[in-house]
Amino acid sequence: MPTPLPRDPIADAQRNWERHGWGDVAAPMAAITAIMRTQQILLSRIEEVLKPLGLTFARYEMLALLGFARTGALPMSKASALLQVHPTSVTNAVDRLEAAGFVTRTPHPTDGRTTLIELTDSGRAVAEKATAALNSEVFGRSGFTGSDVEDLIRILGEFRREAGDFA
Amino acid sequence: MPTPLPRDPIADAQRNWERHGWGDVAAPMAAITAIMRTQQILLSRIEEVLKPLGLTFARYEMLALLGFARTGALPMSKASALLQVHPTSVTNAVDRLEAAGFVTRTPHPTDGRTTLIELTDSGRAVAEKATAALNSEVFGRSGFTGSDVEDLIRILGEFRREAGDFA
DNA sequence: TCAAATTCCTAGGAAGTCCAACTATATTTC
DNA sequence: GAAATATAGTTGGACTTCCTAGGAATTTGA
Repeated sequence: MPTPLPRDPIADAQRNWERHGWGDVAAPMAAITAIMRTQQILLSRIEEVLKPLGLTFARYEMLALLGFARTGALPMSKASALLQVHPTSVTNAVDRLEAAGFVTRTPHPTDGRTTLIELTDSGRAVAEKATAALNSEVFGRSGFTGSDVEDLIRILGEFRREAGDFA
Repeated sequence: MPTPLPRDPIADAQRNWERHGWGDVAAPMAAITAIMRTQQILLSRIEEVLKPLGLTFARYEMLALLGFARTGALPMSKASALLQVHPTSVTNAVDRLEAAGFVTRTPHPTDGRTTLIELTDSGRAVAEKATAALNSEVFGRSGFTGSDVEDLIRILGEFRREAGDFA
């Protein structure tokens, strides 16, 4: 954990933007930069909690998604769509989860193009452990107040809808 | 741009969390996941704008920081602290900017440990072009309303302070 | 004054992102 | 029914992140 800076670097950047005549967009710039930095902090906390379980956030999300699937299995293309990552990111995550014994790949019974990812017993167990750890260490002490969380859900939900994430 | 999903996957995940008895942390989980996804969308937009200039966001931030420095130069350790990235990330970015002719590395006049990064004329020119493009294509059409931006700055500023980013 | 501790930066590596291109399979169109 | 088009997933690669470890230089403390 590095030493706190004496001043907020993003507030400083916002002032620099204003000073250079870009006042109109200084506040959105600061908001966007703050989102970048907040994501970085949260990801770091999440990875720290998952590391002892041999997981990363990308791998954990895959396991969690499979855990909620009724059959414990999904086509890789479906996982890509729901996790909103590129198919090659799914290939990467599944390669490592398969190597760790947490998932298996099986061919689709009727569609030769499609590979199903299926949770194994040890995958299900580690996903449950990871969820418990994240619930208590990260989500349960998020650093946001109740009304902050509501605001974030509202603001970022509308943003994601406008960005075409969902109908 | 993939096809919009029929429903918000993060709202679905929140309902799954509630259904599994983790209702207390479902909303913070959704807010955090929304931050992750929003960052991904914004980063993708930024990279798309910067790509024609031969820049990435990491490289651009370095150039912008140098642009605001009074002398157009900074020690690498200072850049690491202000950009809030690991020193090895600064090494990586500076390697590429140096190869592109946008910065130069010079030894510190009095401290043998320290390397100064200095903006070149072409680095300054590309940074100005990039800032103009980001201002009009990303920050000027951020996808957030004015009051959203204020809320984000407030909420994420407090979060970053509590996380120890600044005093 | 010198040893210990700290700072600065790099190298090698792991991880995950997406891009471009490819192969295999399925669907659509004529 | 065959060609064209679309879908699914992979491969190789570029990029950026941080981790660990190490070397060089500076600062600190006894």
